[in-house]
Order: sequence, then C-alpha cells, then structure tokens
Amino acid sequence: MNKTTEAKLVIIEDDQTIREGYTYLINNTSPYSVVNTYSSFDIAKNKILKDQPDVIILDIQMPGTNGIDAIPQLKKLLPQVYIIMLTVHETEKIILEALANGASGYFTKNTPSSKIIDAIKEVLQGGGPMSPGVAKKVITSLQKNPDSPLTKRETQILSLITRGKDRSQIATELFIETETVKTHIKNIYVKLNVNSKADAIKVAKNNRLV
Amino acid sequence: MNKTTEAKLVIIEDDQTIREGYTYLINNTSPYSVVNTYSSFDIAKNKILKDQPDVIILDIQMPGTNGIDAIPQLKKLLPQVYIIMLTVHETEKIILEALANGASGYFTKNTPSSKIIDAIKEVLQGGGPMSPGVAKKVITSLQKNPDSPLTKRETQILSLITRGKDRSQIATELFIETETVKTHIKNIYVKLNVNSKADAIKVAKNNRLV
DNA sequence: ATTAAAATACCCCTTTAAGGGTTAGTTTTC
DNA sequence: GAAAACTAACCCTTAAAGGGGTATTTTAAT
Repeated sequence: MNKTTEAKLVIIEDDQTIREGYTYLINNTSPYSVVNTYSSFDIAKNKILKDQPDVIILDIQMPGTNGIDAIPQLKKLLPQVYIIMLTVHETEKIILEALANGASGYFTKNTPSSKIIDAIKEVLQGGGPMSPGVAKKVITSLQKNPDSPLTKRETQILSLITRGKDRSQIATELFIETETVKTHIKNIYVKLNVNSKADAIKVAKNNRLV
Repeated sequence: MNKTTEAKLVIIEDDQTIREGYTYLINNTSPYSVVNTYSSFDIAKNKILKDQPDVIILDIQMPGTNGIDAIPQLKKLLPQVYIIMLTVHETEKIILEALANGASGYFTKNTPSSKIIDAIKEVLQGGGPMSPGVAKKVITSLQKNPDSPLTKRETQILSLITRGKDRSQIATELFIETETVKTHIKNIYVKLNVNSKADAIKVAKNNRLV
C-alpha cells in the first residue's frame, strides 16, 4: 500500500447501520481508513478538525444542519477536503445545490459499495465521480432546448440580456445599431409572450433557451 | 445476447485508424454493432438516416462542420439518438458547449476502450457517462465561490438581479422596501467595484458568486 | 431563380428604472 | 457590548426600457 493511495475518511450520516457498514467495508477492502464517524454535522463540527480527513462522505437528511448547508461549513473548516454526497435525494435541484456548495461527488444510496471505493479513488485523483442517474441530471441541467422558437440572432441577444447587458452594450458587441437590437428584443418578446426583460429571462431559464 | 442490450452505432471521426479500431472493438467485444462510420459530419448527414443508429460516437475536430455544431443537426435528423463525444478537447468551454448542444456523454481520447463500451451501455440506460476529468470540469462549472465578499442577503439580491428582476420585483419577493434593495445594491456595487447591473452580473459570473 | 425568413435600421412617443450621495434605526452574531 | 448585517428613507439626474410603426438588405431554402 503506497503513500499516494492512502487517505483518511470521515462519514457523517445519521443511520448507524450505514455508518458501520461503510466503515467496515472501507477499512477492510481498500487502502483508505475511516478515522471517525458522526451522526450529524452539528456533532461533527467541533471535532472534525482533529480528524483531518482527506475525504468526507456526507448524507443530506440529518438531524440539525442538513448536508447541503453543512458543505460550505465543512469546506471552511477543512479547505482541502473532498466531499462525496451519499444520499437518497436525487432531484435535480438538490444535486445542483450540493455541487454548487462544493461537493466533489454525488451518489445515491443504492450505489454498490465497490463503486464508493472507486469514487474515493477518483476524487483523490481530481475527478468528479457521480452515479449514472446523477450525471444524467447534471447534464440535463446544462442542455439547451433544441426546439427554441428564437432565431440564432435572437438567442444571442437574449443571452446577452441574461448577462445584464443593455441595448447599447449589445449593439456594440454585435456591431449593429441599438435600434436593431431593440427590434430584435421586440420580436423576442412577441415570441416568448412577455413584455419585459425580467419575464424574458424567466422564460429563457425555464425553457433553457440560452 | 438479448434484445434490450443490442444497439446500432455510428462513428463520426476523421481519423481512419481510430474509426477502424473502435469499430473492430465494439463489434467483437460487445453486444453493440457499428453499422457505419463516416470521416465527417458533412458526409454523414445525407446518409445517416438510413443507418438509424441508437448511439453516435462523435469527434469534434473534423473537416467541415465541427462536432459541436453537428450535435443539434444530428439530433434534428435523429431525435432519439444518444451522442457520445470522443475527443482530445477537454477545455471547460468546449465540454459545456457539447453538453448544452445535446451530447449525452463526453470522453477524452485516452479513455480505455472498455470504458467506451461501458459508456454506450450507460447512455442506453439513461445515464450520463463522462471521463473523470470531464466530470470534474462539469462539477467545477457548477460550483459557487465559497470566498464571496457578499453577505447572504447581498448574494440573494445579486442572484435575483441575474434573473432580470428589477428593484421593485426584488423588494416584493423578499418582503422588504425598494429603498432597502437599493441600499443593498449600492453595497454590492462597492464590494464588487462596479457601478452597473451589467458589470455586477459579469463579475458575479466570472467569480461564480451566485 | 425566387421567395420566405431573418437581420438590419430608423422614426415617433411616454414611463420608469438605474445609479450616486447621505443618514439612521434595528437586528444578528460573535 | 461591539461589529456586521439588514433595514429604511430622503435628495437628485440621467439613461434605459418599452410600445407603436415602417422599410431595406441579407441569407437560406426550394
């Protein structure tokens, strides 16, 4: 077992059975060692600095502070730590929140144990391990709507609007007149059935038009 | 070999060696069959409808239409097709563009062949297979900056600004006065060293503050 | 070669939002 | 109990947004 493959883990998870199961598994079938486990973040936060884990396996549903909110706090305590979510939650919203907050990986609880060990290896090597279904949702969240009613130019202008540019800035960027931008915007509004920038952005986001 | 695991593939890739290598490999070590290969999208586009592939393995750098631009056109021709990118490009920008355009998976060319076959299986099962480094970049693109200079309220207001809301809409949504929103915005501008909505959004996006 | 769609541009007009400066009370949080 | 955050209000000027209409040029598809 060489130095580069070793790592210290902490598990924060309110279900004792799962905690013990993963601890046993990781300690006995991998080069990694579980140095501590906690049943909630609120209990962990005052002690985890002594553990100095390289990786934290984190649940979301827990008594007190939930896992999503725990992520930035854990990162503040241990800036270099990798956090792998292990949870039953797999809605797009929660997945994206966890990743936005600083999680490095995300797995659902039906994941086979061997995959979790692979995932630990992967985060340590700078990867971003995810369950297939999670990866799918992440990709979906990035995908544009291929059936947009907008033309290329309109899409471009709407995109600049979502970046907060005003008409004259858009005109400069696209080498066209402010009045032309205005015409496009009017056409966008008609197509999206809105009559303000804010509503256009809302429709654009809801329908992934940009 | 049962029906549910079978699938027809097409490879679009300008390097003949790679094309032939993957064709041989997939046809001989997996339940999938490569029904055709093309050296560019421009050649493929008039013939691929006859192939009716379930999955397309697609390169980016090709003569004529590049792989990124080919994705929406392929999706238009074959709405149900899964597209797996296989390319040397791994900049965040290109990865995100490919996924935004409708790719279902993304691999770099140093990926072992066995992983490509796993990836085909995964897309067919509705997953989103990616190389570890790609997944990492996708996750990074979603992560917020934990060292934001903004307070919680300021971040919240900046986020609403990025959604195109004006001061009065923000005030209504947060149950505070328009003047308070204005004060927050002024403080945000000072912290971000900007003096307009557009610039604030730009800084927010560049530094992932929201 | 034609023609429909898209992109370009300009005019009128009114309303409202944005941004700068300044001060100050209240509530959280450490 | 001090600091930071959140709240709220007043002054002011300028710039932007949005609605109406019309018209030319360019591009893409048949």
